[in-house]
Amino acid sequence: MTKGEQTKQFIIEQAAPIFNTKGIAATSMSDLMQSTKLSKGSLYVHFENKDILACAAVDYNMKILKEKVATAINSFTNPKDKLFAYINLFNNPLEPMVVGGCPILNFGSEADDTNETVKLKVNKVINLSQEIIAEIIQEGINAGIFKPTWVAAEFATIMFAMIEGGIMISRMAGNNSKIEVISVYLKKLISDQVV
Amino acid sequence: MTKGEQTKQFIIEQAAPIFNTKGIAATSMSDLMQSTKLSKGSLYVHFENKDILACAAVDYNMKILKEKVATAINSFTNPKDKLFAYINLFNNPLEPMVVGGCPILNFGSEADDTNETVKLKVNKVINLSQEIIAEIIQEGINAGIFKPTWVAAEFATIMFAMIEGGIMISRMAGNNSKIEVISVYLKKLISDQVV
Amino acid sequence: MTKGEQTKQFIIEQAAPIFNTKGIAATSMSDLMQSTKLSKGSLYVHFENKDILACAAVDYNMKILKEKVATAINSFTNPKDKLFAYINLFNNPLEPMVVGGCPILNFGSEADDTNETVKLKVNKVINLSQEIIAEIIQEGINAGIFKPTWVAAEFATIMFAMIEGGIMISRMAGNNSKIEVISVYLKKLISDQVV
Amino acid sequence: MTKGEQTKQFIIEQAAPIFNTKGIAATSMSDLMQSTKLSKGSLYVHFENKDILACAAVDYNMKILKEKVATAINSFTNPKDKLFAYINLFNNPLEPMVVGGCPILNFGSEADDTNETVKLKVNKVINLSQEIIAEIIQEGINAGIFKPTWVAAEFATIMFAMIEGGIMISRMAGNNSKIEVISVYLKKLISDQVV
DNA sequence: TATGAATGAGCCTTCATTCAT
DNA sequence: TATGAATGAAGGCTCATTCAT
Repeated sequence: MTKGEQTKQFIIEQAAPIFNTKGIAATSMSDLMQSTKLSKGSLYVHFENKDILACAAVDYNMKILKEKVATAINSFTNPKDKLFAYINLFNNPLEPMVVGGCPILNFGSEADDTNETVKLKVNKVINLSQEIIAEIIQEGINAGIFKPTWVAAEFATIMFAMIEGGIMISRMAGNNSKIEVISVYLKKLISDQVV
Repeated sequence: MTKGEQTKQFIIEQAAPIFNTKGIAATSMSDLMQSTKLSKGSLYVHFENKDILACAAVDYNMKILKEKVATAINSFTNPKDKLFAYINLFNNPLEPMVVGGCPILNFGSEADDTNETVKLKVNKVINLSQEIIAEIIQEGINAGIFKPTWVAAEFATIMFAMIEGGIMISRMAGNNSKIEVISVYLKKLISDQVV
Repeated sequence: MTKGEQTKQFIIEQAAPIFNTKGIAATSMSDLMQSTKLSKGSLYVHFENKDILACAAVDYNMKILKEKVATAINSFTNPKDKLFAYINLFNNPLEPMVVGGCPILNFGSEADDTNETVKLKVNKVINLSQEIIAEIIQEGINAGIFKPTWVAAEFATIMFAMIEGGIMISRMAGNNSKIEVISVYLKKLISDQVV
Repeated sequence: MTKGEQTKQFIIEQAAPIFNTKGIAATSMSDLMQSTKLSKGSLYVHFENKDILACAAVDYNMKILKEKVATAINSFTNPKDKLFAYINLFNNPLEPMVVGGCPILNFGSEADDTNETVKLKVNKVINLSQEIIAEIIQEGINAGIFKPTWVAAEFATIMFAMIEGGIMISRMAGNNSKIEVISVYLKKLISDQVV
């Protein structure tokens, strides 16, 4: 990795949590100067403009999210355990995996009416997330662990939506009581599908 | 209502959809000048600063949301119909009840780390929403329509989270397929609780 | 004239000589802040952007030029005297009528490849100038003062081009010797056409 | 020519038309990076700063101009033909000899109040141009081709000023009609001096 | 109550230039 | 010789806010 690539990566890593916390529009290049301790000009050496930097930061946040999910899931071999691990990852929205909270929720809400590029990125991760869940379920069905009648895609959507909604509710409330209710409920639904 | 109060109300009504669509930070006083066709000074006659105006707009958006929910629910007497009506309200996130999309989601995500006042307002509506759902369920149980074993508060949380998550997913996707899955699922859950 | 119109006019008057001296691109909004002693924001209250301000300044410089020409010409009744007066106006390019030098030359050269709007403005004044000269000649011919064989439009072009070229040469040289040669030559050509 | 000198020359040749078209102030080092495909540092290896590069570009543009003039003139032996050839060179300002238009006019106007070094360079070429014209006339007089009463220096000034003024007019108008009027007029003046 | 002129901090971005490699 | 990362001042412009009228 060249010096330039190192700096670029460094900027992304410093910028990612700020963008995820304050939002893209509310994050200024000056904020990033401060956090990177680089000059304004230097930021522009590595990124053509703020939007491109923001996109890189979005990607990075999503990458972290995906990695944490992958790591959590891959710690287990039993599909049920995998699903539980997934749920547990989102169990504490007040101290989230990704600094600033779930980037899907954060960037999704902001990009909704204003930033098509980011919206597409978010949508991709949403679909991927559901696919991951559905795949685990399908594996479980194939392995004879889950009931063959279980509709994987439908449950993936339900589980994913419920978690995202639950994160939002809990962050607003400032406590984890609601996400725990959801957590317990989802786990029960899953257990019910175990043969 | 004095002329001043009329103007104030007018400003709020014009500002509300803009704040809900663009976000608070991304909405400028100039945007509001344009939409109200009032002078900059006039805006400040009625609102001490942008934050106060934004709060009023948040309140107004929430008020509309609550009214639409109330109207929908009150169109029915049967608790099951009420719950179905509630779900149907959120069934088309691409053409939402409130211009700009669900204000709970929009303002919640933005306010999360930056605006405690708005966060509290959002949290109130979240709690209220769950209470409304729970109340309907409780009425149904009391009336012998729903099974007495149904845990009202738990389902209220699950239903509300699922809807909010579903809205987000569908808006990102640009189509309603996922919210429909959720809709159908919730209705089935409800039907299953009918005695 | 309202306060706003006064300020706007004031800005134009302060900006015009600066634009004409430094050029449009090389004149910064900060330069204008300094010369007007107004804030940056205030400049933008009255002009949407720098280009529009620059256009207003171009117009103002041209207006001054046209007024000085009109005043000089109208001081005389005899067509020959009018033409001589016109020539005399441009006789001292080192201390020009319009601060910064002939705006036709200045803005024309700069706008040439970069600013179509200004280019059109300059072209208009060029054409107007030639028309004015041609008209005076025609009047003289009609009055039997100039030879009827004199081709007004042709001489207007020649005279105007020679003066503009002469201004440029003299400003570069830092002295008026060359424009005087031109001046004398033009006056002789005119005198030769007197019946 | 060392590799360094080659690169330096290459930079000048690439920069010259850009400076002449956009102007010195409006040409950025980035523009030159793009056109030379060299790195920023490389430009500064060969030129201490932008001003020095700009001066070299001015010189180069002037050199081209002088060479084209010399070539055109040297194609003929008869002084009248030489003068006609000179005039013809400037006959199509919309597709000028030097990319960007007459560098005397371009750099002269810009340098006027801001760049003494360039101003001096321009003035030199102006004087040289007049000397060249005057010399041709003097040769013609000496050879008995032109009338001995013709004042060479005076005509040189007039001809040069008229051409420069004519170029400016025609470029602003976007057509060559005016420069043609001037062309015809000058050629007639010259023919009138032929014995 | 309503206006719009005025402000100055702050926005994103580009600039000419330097310097270690 | 050539590179490209780094700089910080300056560019045009928008912002929320104030205030005299």
